[in-house]
Amino acid sequence: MRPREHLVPPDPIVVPAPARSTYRHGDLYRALLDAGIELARAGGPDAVVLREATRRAGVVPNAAYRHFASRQELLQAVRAAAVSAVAVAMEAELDKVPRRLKGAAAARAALRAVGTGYMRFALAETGLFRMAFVAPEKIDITHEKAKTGNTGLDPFQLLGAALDQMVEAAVLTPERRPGAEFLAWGAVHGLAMLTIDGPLRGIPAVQAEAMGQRLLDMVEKGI
Amino acid sequence: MRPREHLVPPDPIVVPAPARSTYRHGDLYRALLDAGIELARAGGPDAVVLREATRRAGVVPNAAYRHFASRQELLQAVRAAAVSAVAVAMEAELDKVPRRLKGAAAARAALRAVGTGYMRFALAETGLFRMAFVAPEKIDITHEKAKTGNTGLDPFQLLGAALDQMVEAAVLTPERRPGAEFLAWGAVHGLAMLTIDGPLRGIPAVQAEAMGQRLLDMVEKGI
DNA sequence: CTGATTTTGTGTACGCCGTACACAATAGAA
DNA sequence: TTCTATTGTGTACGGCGTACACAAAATCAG
Repeated sequence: MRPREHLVPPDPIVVPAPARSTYRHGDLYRALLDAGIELARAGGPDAVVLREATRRAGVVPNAAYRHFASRQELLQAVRAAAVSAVAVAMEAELDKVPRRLKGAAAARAALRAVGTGYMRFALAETGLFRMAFVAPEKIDITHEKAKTGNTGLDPFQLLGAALDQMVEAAVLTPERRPGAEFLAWGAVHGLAMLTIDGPLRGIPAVQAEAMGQRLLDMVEKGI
Repeated sequence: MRPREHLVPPDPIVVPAPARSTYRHGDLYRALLDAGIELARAGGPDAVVLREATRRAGVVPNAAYRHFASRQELLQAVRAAAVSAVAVAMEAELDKVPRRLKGAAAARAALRAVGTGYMRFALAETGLFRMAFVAPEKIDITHEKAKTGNTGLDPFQLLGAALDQMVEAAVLTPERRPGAEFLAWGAVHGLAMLTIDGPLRGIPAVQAEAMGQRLLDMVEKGI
C-alpha cells in the first residue's frame, strides 16, 4: 500500500450520480466492480480509485467496505475481470483459426492465435491489460472462474493447451514442453509491454502487429 | 497522476532526520535523489513518496519543489539512475565474457551476457528494476548520460552493440538486424516480469537462472 | 563593504485519498 | 410483529501532492 498522486477525480463529468431512491442499492458489489473496470479501462490500475467508484455508484465512500475489505480487494476483483477479458480475446483469435487445419499446422496456428490475441488485447485495451498483469499482492496461480473466458479456461491454460497441441503434433518435443509456457508467455508479454509502455509506444498498429508476428516466428522457431 | 493508498511512511524508523545546522542544505537535489533511489530500491516506484524523501533529507516537504517541479520529475530522475544501474549490471556480465572468444562465439556470448545481466538485475534489485521500466510519462528514447553505465552506453545501446556484433560475426543476417533489439529485449523483459511479479515469482534462484538461460537459447535460435 | 537581488528553505493551507468507528435504515427471520 | 443481521451514512483522522506567501542566506552590483 503506497500513496499516490492526488487528482482530479478520474472522470468528473461523466456519470455524475445515478441518484438512488431506495436506501439499499440493490447490487452495489456489481456496481462498484463495474465502475472499477471502467476506471481501469480508462487509466489502468492507478486509476481505480475507491472513492470514485462509490461516487459513480451513487453511494458514500464507506459503503464500499460492506463489499470489499479494502481498495486492494476491489483491485483484485477488477484484475480477475481483466484477466478474463484477456482469455476472451485469445479465444476470439483461436476461433479464427481455419477448422481445416490439422496437425502441425493447426498447432502452430493455435499458438500463434494465443499470442496474437494477447498482443492485440494489450494494444486495444491497454488499461485493462495493465490491470491484468500488475503485481498481485500474493501469488495466485489459482485458476478462479472469474478469470476465465467463454471456454472456462484462463489465459495461462489456453496457452498450455496450445503447447500441448504442439507436442501432440510433434512440433514440440516432449522434453521441451515443461515450462514452455513461461518462455512463450514471457516473450509475448515483454513485447507487449515495450509496445504499450516502452520504446515502441505509439508506433503504428500495422508495425506493432508486424513486430508481434515476427516475435511469434522467433518463439515458434526457438521454443 | 492517480491517487494511491495512504501508508505508514515507507520506513519510519530508519533515517529519522540528519538534523541540519545550516539553513541551506548543501546538496538537497542529490539528497532527495538518493532518498528516492533508496525508496525505490525497497519498494519500487510506488514507494517513492516525495514527502518521505524530504523527511529523510531533513527538510520540509515543499523544499523539494526548488529542485523538482513535481513528484513525477523526481521519479524521472530516480528512473534514470535505475536505468543506469541496469547498464552497469549488463557491463558486469559482459566483463565476464572470456577475452579469448572470437567471432560467432564472442558475439553469442555478448548477447547472452546482456540478457543475463538484465535478468540478474531484475532478481537482485527488483525495486529498482521496476522503477527502471515503469511507463515513463513521455516517450523518452533519449540516451541521456544519466542512464548510462561505465561504458557510456545505456542498456538499449549495449543490447544493440551485441546484436551488431552478431551481424559482423555472421550469426545474424543483416536483414534480420533492424528491430532485433525489440525481440530480444521483449523476450527477456517479459520473462523477468513473470519472475518477479508473475506466476514464476518466488521460484528458487537456480531455477530462475535456468529458465533465463533457456529463454536466451530460444532468442539465439529464433531471432 | 554595503545594499539589492536571487536562490533556497519554511509555514500555512487546500483538496484528495484510504479507512476506522459509531449510527441509522432497512430486509429477512422468529 | 418484533428481533436481528445486513447495508448504507456521518464524522473523523492522518497521509499525500502541491500552491502561495514569506524568511533566511548566498550572490552580485556599486
